[in-house]
Amino acid sequence: MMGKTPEHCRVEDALSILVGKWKPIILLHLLQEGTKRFSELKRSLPGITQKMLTKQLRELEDEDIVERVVYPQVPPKVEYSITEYGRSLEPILEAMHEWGMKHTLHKQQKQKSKLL
Amino acid sequence: MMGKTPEHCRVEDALSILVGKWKPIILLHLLQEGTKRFSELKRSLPGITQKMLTKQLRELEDEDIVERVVYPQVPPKVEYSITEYGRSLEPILEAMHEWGMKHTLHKQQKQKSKLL
DNA sequence: CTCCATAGTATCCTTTTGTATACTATACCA
DNA sequence: TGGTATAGTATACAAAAGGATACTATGGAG
Repeated sequence: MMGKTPEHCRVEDALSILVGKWKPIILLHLLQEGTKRFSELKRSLPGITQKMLTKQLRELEDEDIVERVVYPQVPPKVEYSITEYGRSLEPILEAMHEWGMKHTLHKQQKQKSKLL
Repeated sequence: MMGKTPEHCRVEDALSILVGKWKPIILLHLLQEGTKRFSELKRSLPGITQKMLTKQLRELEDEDIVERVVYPQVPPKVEYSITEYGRSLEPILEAMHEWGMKHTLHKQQKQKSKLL
């Protein structure tokens, strides 16, 4: 039961790092495929704009969740990867994914029972 | 490692139910204190407007996370509580709260090391 | 000399989220 | 007769998030 009163709730801290149309999927890619270049990530995320990808990565970097390494060459090369600290989010992502799958089923069953 | 490819990611399902300036704290109150009236909830959430509280509760109701019971009397009485299904979110909230507390420490330490 | 690739910025616009404020119905109480 | 309490709705507005598009620098290939 959270063990604390709602006043001490720190749920928002985790939430604020995970929300956004692109953050979970960015994290998943980096978790599963390790280090990736900016352009590789962009190709993995159909529909994302450069601006959005840059913004999300900067925010994750500011929170020490991803690491950014710049290679001083032309054309530019920048690599992104999950930090050790960022990996600590993995159980949460896993739990949310599990729940999400059950929720999909739950909604389907609700739809079905409506039709009867 | 999630066991699935990013294309099958269902993290957003859980995320979309939890996000919003007020949802986590509303859920926490209902989880810890059981059934509550609309006005009790409102008093527990300083700063929330009626419109927002109504909206958040409607959305949670639509997802079967909270139950709404109307007593046909004047002045009106409406009670809200977590559903059995809604309780399945508790481990996620718990995990996020735990992580959030660690993150608070992490940020403090980062601040300190900057000052040296 | 021109074009390509990379990893961005800058600017403007639309959509979503959240806030502020006023309004409603009606039984009860003084 | 007027005020209070409850659980809302309606309207207007402000702020945040997200999207579309154009622009930048520069070494190397042709």
